[in-house]
Amino acid sequence: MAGNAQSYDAEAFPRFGVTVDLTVFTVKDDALHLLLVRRANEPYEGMWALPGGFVRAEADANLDRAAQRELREETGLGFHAQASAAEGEIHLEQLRAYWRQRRDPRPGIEVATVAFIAIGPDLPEPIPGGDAHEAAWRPVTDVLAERVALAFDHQQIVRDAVTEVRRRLEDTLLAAEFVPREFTLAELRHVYEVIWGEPVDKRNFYRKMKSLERFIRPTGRLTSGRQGRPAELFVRTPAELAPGPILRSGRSADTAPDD
Amino acid sequence: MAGNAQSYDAEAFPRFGVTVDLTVFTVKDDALHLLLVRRANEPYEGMWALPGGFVRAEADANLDRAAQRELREETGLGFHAQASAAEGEIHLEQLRAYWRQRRDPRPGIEVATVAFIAIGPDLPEPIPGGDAHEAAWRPVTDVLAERVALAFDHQQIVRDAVTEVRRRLEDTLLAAEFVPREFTLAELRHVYEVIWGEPVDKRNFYRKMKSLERFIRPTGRLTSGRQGRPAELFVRTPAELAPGPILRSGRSADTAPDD
DNA sequence: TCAAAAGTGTTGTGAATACACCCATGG
DNA sequence: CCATGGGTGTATTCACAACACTTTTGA
Repeated sequence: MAGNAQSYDAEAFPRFGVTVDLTVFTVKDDALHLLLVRRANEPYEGMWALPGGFVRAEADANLDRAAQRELREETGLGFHAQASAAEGEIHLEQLRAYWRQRRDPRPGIEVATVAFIAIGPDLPEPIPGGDAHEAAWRPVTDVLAERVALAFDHQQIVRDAVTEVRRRLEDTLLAAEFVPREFTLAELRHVYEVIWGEPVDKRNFYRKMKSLERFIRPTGRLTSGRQGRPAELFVRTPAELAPGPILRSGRSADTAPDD
Repeated sequence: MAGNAQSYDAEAFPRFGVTVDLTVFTVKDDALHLLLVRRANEPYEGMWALPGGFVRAEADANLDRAAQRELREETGLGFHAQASAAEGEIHLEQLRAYWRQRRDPRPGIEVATVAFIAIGPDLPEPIPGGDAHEAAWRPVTDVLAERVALAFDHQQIVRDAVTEVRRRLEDTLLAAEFVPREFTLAELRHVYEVIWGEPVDKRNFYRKMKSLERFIRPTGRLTSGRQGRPAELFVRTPAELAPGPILRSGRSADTAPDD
């Protein structure tokens, strides 16, 4: 069984197209929203899909860069220089790769995709471009409930991405990516409430976060001009995404809300 | 900026080679071991590497199947029918994809790889085949300490895989993949001790696992012929890999042992 | 009958909850 | 001076760690 593997000529291995697809999340209007584009070209022309496109072997240094470029081209949402992550607007991390035979219906080519999760604080309206006729924020509940049909296997990718975001909210400070660089604990708490779909006690949350000095740091500044007593402003620390339980130590999977 | 994206001809996108690479783990001789093969062909001929190879668009139905096939070809380690997972020997899950420019030095082609984590209970000696001259189990500590040089970016892949295995040990019953279908709680505990590199209290572990009825189920049978009092035998339940904290709720990342 | 390993009881400690209460600001 | 949201105090509950102890086998 092992021997005849040699009959496969290493110089004649199949060639794939490789794409990147992005699940871009933001919290807007008290709900988790996902960025979708309407496809300008075949296949699935006119259908909603995740923003993304082919990796360019010559122009893209790696997969992350390809994802950044596609997001900028199709939606106008940008990344700042990678070094100044403090001022950078959009968090990006890889989810996983997807391929099965004929996943892309175009004849003569197999296309594998690498899916990414991108997160930003109350992002602006997208500007369609490239392969996108139209770009819009949609509540993730609409997508999960299949109220909007997606091209390719993008429905599955979105399900996986939402699961991953909810999980990482529990054991990292990923929530801080949904909030501006300087934020109040009330704003951070709101992210948890929206994504988990249930209230979080204001007072316990406050103490818990104050105790996580490894993850967030007070700036000393206060909010002003808002209703009520001014709130302390915090910034995330560089180590913010290192693991370590954040909230809900005993939360079990089958109680996860559908909201 | 978005407009000139159209100048990129969608029919002429670059073609990639796509490979799968496997990090195969087992617990052997009181240490976590990783399966390596010695490369029979260029590039990196004669060097140690992860087992893996090109995805065959016609023969492989999806990425998981390609990974299973490569493992069988290069090491003789097999998977049983997917349906009878109960009797199946090797657990397989995707880690993530890797690509950067010239990641594979072969001229004229860019190669992206999809890395997998595979786990089995005290696996047998591998039988080299295909692109592998030689196949052997190595302690992961040797690889992490760079006492063995690996081809391509496989060193990085191994680091990522070990981190992921340690993490999933904390919030899933992934440990059960390292022991036979029927196992004692002492055997399961041994997996934690080996991978985390520190002792786990026998009595607290016993109670904790007994309380996780969602994950493991007693068979009613007992061990015999061993030293000491016979132990109850357990089997994992189908839901075994659903999240939910298992042990060490308050374990922080920077205390992870290096072994 | 002794060593070895399985399994039980009990207690202290710290973290997560629940909720009463006080503080500082805008209107 | 009142509504609104920020922030503090404190009791209860619960999970986990620590460790003394009993049970059941093989040699």
